Amino acid sequence: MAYDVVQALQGIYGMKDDYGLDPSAGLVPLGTSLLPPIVAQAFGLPSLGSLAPPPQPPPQQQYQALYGSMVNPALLGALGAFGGASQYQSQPHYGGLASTSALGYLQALAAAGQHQQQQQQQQQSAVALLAHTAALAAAARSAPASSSAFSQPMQPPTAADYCSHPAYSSARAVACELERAATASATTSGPSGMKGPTFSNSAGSAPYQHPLMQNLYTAALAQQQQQSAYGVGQGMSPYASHFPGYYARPDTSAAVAAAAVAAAAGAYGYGQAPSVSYGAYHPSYSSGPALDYSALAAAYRPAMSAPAAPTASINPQSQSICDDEYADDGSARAIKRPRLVWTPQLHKKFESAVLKLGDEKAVPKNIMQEMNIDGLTRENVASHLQKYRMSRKHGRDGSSIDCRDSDTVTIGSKREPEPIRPTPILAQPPGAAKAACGAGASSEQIANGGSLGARD
DNA sequence: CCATGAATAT
DNA sequence: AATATTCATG
Repeated sequence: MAYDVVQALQGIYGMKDDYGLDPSAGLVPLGTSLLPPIVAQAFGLPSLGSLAPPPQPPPQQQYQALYGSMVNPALLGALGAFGGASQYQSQPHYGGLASTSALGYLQALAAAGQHQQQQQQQQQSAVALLAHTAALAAAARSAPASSSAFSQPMQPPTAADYCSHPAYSSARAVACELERAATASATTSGPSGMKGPTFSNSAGSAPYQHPLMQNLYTAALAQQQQQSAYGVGQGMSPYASHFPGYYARPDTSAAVAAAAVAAAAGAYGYGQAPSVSYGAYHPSYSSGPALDYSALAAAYRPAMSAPAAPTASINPQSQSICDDEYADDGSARAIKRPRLVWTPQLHKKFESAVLKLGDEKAVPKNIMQEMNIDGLTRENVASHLQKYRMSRKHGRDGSSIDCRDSDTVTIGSKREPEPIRPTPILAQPPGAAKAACGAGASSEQIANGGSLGARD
């Protein structure tokens, strides 16, 4: 059961109601430094930035553009508070966090922000301040040599920045810090009558993996970037379309943030390794750079001595972008495993393993061992086996399981049978550019003899 | 506690 | 639809 933040904070602030859909509501608590000057001006808020306001369209239009395309989708989308929210965004862990509570939380924060603007009352801005402070600290810590997205929020990054700017490698750190700060402050705001929020976490493992602040941050970052895009063109970041799947909102600037993170990851070499694979993981349901199978497999090995690069949680299923944080001992903490794609090659191996083992022994674990594919899990096999068996039951032989390459659309006679590729090609959405900044996946993977590294 | 497989979720 | 995750069961 989700903690009723609305009620609690209303109690504290005496907030009545109806900050609800005020477009400014979501903006305020995120820190005025993140406000586009236009918005700040429009609402009489202090504009802390130095970025010259873009040529001003008629006010109405401005709000329309800002709130229509930016604020609402970004914030509301990030909150997943409304019907249009992405189905992929919600995680089982979020289950108990009622959307009304999410919205209420925003409302409350908005209220706090407004109070803060009017009369610097510590208590009321505690959440925002704490979060901001923590964010700054985190940013400083993880990107000491350069400015972070937070420390210089008004600096419009260049295109190259999105790829190479260390700030984005710290994006998650910042977000995590935000997340932590928010939950922590929410938890410790007891004096004001707040009880510790019992945000539902079905796993019960990470009590303070509070998605809300993460989402807020994402929205904030998206705003910031959108705002930066003023000078670049349409007001849409050029990267928005590269990873349409991340938040399942291709048009949402929230995707930009994800793209930035993903780009940062790409810069570290993930997603472009040239090696052969029977199967492959792809980071998104709908799109994204191809992740090299073996690289991933390696990445999953906790003990690996690879650079502690942000193996960004470029996975939309990721419960929290903090998932890939590193524990004190340097070992990687739970990284969400990307979705496996059963390529024809992989399926072949699967099938031959099944046949070889025979009906009796063809159980997931055995099959997995027989296949001897690095990184392949029992769950992977079990799931595929389930489908395989179903497929058989319904008349067809298992080999008819349609494990085509994900960029192949084979319907009717429209197209010739796809040649079996030596390497799996991962989904490339129709409109998606190859990869942001050229660092992402390409289809240029090179066969190297056909065997995935034997595992172990 | 672990593996399995069906059911269910994403 | 494909794959992942959950859950009851052995």
